[in-house]
Amino acid sequence: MADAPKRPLTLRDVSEASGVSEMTVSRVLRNRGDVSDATREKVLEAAKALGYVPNKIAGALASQRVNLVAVIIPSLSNMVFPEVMTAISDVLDDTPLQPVVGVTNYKKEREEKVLYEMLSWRPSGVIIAGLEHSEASKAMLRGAGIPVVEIMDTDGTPIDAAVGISHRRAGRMMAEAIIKAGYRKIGFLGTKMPLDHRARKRFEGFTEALAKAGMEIADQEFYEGGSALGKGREMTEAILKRTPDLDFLYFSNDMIGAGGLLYCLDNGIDVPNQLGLAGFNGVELLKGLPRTLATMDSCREEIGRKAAEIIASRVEGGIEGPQGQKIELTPTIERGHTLRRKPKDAAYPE
Amino acid sequence: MADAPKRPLTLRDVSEASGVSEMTVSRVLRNRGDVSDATREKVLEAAKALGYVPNKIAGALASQRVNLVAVIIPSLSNMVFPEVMTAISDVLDDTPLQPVVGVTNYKKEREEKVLYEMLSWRPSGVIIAGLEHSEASKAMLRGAGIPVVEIMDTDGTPIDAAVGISHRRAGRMMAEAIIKAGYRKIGFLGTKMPLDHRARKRFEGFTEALAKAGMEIADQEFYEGGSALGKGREMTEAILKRTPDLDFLYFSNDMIGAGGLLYCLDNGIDVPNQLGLAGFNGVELLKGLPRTLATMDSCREEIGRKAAEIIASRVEGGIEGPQGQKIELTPTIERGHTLRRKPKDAAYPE
DNA sequence: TTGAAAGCGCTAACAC
DNA sequence: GTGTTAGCGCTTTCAA
Repeated sequence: MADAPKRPLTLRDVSEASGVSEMTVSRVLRNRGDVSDATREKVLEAAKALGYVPNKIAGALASQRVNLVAVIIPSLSNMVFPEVMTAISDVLDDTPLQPVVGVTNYKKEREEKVLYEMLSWRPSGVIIAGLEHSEASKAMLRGAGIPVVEIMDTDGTPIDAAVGISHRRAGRMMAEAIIKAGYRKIGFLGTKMPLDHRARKRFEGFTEALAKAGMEIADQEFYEGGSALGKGREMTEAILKRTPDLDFLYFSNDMIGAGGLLYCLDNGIDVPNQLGLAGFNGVELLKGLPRTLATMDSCREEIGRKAAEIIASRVEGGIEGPQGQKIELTPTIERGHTLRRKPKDAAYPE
Repeated sequence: MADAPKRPLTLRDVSEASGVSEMTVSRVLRNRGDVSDATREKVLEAAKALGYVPNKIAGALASQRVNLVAVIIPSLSNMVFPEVMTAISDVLDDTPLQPVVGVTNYKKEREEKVLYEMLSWRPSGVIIAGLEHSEASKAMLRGAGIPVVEIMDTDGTPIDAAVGISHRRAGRMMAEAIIKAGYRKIGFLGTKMPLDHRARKRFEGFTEALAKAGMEIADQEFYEGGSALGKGREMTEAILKRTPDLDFLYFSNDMIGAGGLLYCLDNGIDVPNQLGLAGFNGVELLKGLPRTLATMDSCREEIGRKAAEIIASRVEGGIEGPQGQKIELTPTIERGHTLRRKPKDAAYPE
């Protein structure tokens, strides 16, 4: 085993070690063009013996091709995004493309910076969460001349393609299900973060559907930071202390919803008869709770998969693929144990 | 706003638009060397108007510097790793360095491939989880001529630097605490994954400490895949059905431990008197549970921070920094509600 | 099947 | 303070 070299190895080193021209070495290493088995053998051997690792920087510059896909998401701490990432990786694994993640922390300026950094590596495509971006970001995306897929949300106008769900519609659907189940005094608990546009849209859709039924939100509670499960508990306690006769709580995500559920169970609140509960996202965690929280699947796996497929096909088929598609997926309500027709209204069971 | 150009913009375009030489444009854009305010102004204006994004590929090739740090971790679904990532990002944010993540799915071959891919971008440093790698991977790391920090684990010999905890010791510490609290019939529940070396080492340390006290594990249960919380429930049920007189369950991670705790609460098992419980990692989720599970902080935040600092200082101070340091952090036991002196043995309260 | 020449877009180093 | 020249390590293209 050789010592750490001062200077990284180059094609030329392999060329000299194998007695084959740089060009042919390059061909062997990329499996391009016809090379005789004999020379191929020689080259591979030399490369391995030396421990040569090709320099993609140089390769990318020369070939004007970078097999990277920039994936820009708000956070890694919210399990939703790692899940989307996983789906993207799975699809790209069958292509020469490789995902590279950038995290914005839900901040527009940060998104702008991350985007600039990533684009300066000239990736083959961009997958970016959300439809809301600064003007500068939009300009960069448009000017990059590569396929761009905005994911998670479809309420708005995409720069290029989009795959997601309508969060406004999701909020509406949940409101309708809650009303139909007979609940009448509904509280909303959510994040304070004004930059989480999708949470905001769900809230808007939710209140809109209530309004259509002549109702409005009876009380609400917002939080920021901290353990979501713990916050869910605290908020639930607070809102119930303040407005004890609420008969339903709609949480803007499953983690705080799970906290609320645990609080209710601890305190002998009869769920779902005295109080119904629902969250959002369909996170796997819910499956282990004493009772399953009603929720709505946000189609994360499919979103990731579809987005990656769009990028892959557009990279294959030239930048001009079927452009500007907007794919809206349909989330489904999972009623779990916590969103059931209230007995008094139950002329017939569901 | 200009349309998407066929050809990405280059320095030359900015140079022509501003009437300043390419070299000077480059200097302005990198804040290097003295440039008069007047020309700087002109250049910046032209660059912005055109929407120019520098080509880092070319820049990196020319300058032989790539400000990327490869971070190689087993998974994104286990919240532990996103947490480490966050700490790394925070530190690197104050430097010109940028983290790039690669995920191995706990597979050595995959690690080898990911490593090869990342090294071919010639990053300035590598942060990689664990001390166990294939020979080929080790050779690549040694040959790369850049600082390498192996994280999470210190039981073994690092290639270069290492920051982590001793999982063997962590297992031992937990066993000692459990024994000292008076528990005698201990079950172990963990992952089947033979490639999770750190879980394995904790197990080894645990049994070793039991042996020293003349005890051994009374029963054990392993799982793979699925919702950790749900699996924790199932496994707990299974092991207690099989061996009802266990008085303690040691879980190899907090998620299955939380599942076990919820199972016990649901089934009226008196925790911690009839049955004690402990997990590992100190995940934030535990704070929202009805009772807090005993656990052990795995120092993830500090590990990420220290690792990033080592890379940053070594990149600054030339490749030869203080080499080969091995930093072992000390995890602390959090007893929560589920690891308490058993009443019958409690001559004195703790 | 192989090789030689000419860049890819930028920056180091040196002139002016 | 600004410009010129010569590559960085590879791949494209074309010739042999």
